[in-house]
Amino acid sequence: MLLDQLLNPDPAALAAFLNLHLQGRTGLLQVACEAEITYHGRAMSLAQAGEYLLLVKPDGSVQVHGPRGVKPVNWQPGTDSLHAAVEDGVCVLTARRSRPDEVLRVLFVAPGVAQALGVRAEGEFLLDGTEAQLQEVLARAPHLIEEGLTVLDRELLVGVGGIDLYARDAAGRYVIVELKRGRAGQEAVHQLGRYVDAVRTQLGGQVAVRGILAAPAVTAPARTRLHGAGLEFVEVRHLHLPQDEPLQAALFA
Amino acid sequence: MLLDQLLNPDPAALAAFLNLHLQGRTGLLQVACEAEITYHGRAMSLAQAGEYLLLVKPDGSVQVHGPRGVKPVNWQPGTDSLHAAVEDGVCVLTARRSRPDEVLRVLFVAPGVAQALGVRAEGEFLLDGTEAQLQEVLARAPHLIEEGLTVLDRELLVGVGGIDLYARDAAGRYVIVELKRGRAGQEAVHQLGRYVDAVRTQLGGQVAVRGILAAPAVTAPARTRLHGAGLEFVEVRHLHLPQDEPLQAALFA
DNA sequence: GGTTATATATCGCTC
DNA sequence: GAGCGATGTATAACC
Repeated sequence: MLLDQLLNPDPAALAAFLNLHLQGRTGLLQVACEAEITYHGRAMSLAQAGEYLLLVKPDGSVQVHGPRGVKPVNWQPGTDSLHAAVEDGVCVLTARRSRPDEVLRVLFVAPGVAQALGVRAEGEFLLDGTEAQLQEVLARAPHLIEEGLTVLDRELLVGVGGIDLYARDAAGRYVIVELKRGRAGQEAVHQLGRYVDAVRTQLGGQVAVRGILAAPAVTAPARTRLHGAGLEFVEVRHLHLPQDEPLQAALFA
Repeated sequence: MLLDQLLNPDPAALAAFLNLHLQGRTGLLQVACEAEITYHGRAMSLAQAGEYLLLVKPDGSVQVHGPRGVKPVNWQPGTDSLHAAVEDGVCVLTARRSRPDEVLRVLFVAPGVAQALGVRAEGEFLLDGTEAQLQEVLARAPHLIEEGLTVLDRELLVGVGGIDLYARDAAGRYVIVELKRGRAGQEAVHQLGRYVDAVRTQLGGQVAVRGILAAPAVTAPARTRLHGAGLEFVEVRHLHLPQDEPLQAALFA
């Protein structure tokens, strides 16, 4: 798992080590040491000298972690060019990207530890409880939203943006359903309102159009706003979320 | 920098190593090996056996990285309880969290390498080009948006959220300004429309209220929607983004 | 604690 | 390539 390791290297040795393993793309490349990081692109940042962990993945993504939080201090999702060099006696890693145009530079100001780790084989990843799954369940069982509901379409494109579920109720009125996998806020209410407006405009004033926000919960301000706009809320739950249920059974159900 | 290292440990040794350094909170703790990860909480997931890098920070945050992308395969922002144990002959790290209630479990299915890294001292972090900075600049120099504009308030709360800039134009009309640090899409248009509606409702029908979306750029569909709703777009640029300008001068300007 | 808004969001999908 | 929306978003700010 530990393919190669370099302890307290001088700048030239570190640059050589980095370039060697950046070429190979054999696995994860990391350096833990005192560093200074600059970023130029969508914004501009400077992380002053401190202790950081640099992580470079085989896909060319770069991230620099400090001692706190899930989010890296600096990062680069995918790099077009990635190389190390000694500049003014300091080893510098430069990560460039074209779209958008941005540059991340890591200056290794003190020796630390550099390693190449054999992390390559990715396992299958299964996720349950997404909005897409909720949509599929409700499309097949629309009575969970309301009795007599008939689903006409899913992800219906209206102007710009897609309506999660487009349906008709027992009385023949059109129903726009906006789904949220978690507690819905005012943004969801507005999204629903926008779709309802769009459909009303397209259908003309003759046809009645209802708007339903379907989610496990809704914030109090959102509910107020929802009712004020003549829209409705329906509580829907994910089916497989109870923790006591065996994971495999739930994931493969 | 490399405080402690364990190569190809058996489950008991790995569990002991993890618990020792989880107590100490001395720096970053990491394990690179074949693992299987389960998550139960806001959703439910299973990362099947593969090669991963586990990273635990002194603040108790946990992340598991695969060979691709900036985003971890699994993570836990802050943990209330964190401990390792041998279960059925396998070392398992369990990371719990109360709000929201979720559990991350990492099963180390094959020996690898465990390390404690001395990453503790965080450097100062400076960021330029945020929306907050743009707001400050425009609040002081509203003529960059429009001649004759007078800013009345910033981050004005109007029930449905906060208005970035609340102003009055040369003709005495109220102006709602929504800022975006990057290219604005339809979501920004909706946000602006929401605020304009709220202010019009509060002020009554007597007073004219304008809505301006101020951003470096706007997507074509968003611009169409904007004009359709009687709202306006004004191009504003960040001042310090040119890359040729020295970083320090820009950051400390 | 609850809610809202930002982010160098990242990521994946569709047009 | 551009735009749009979901994300176990994370994270900070404000009520």
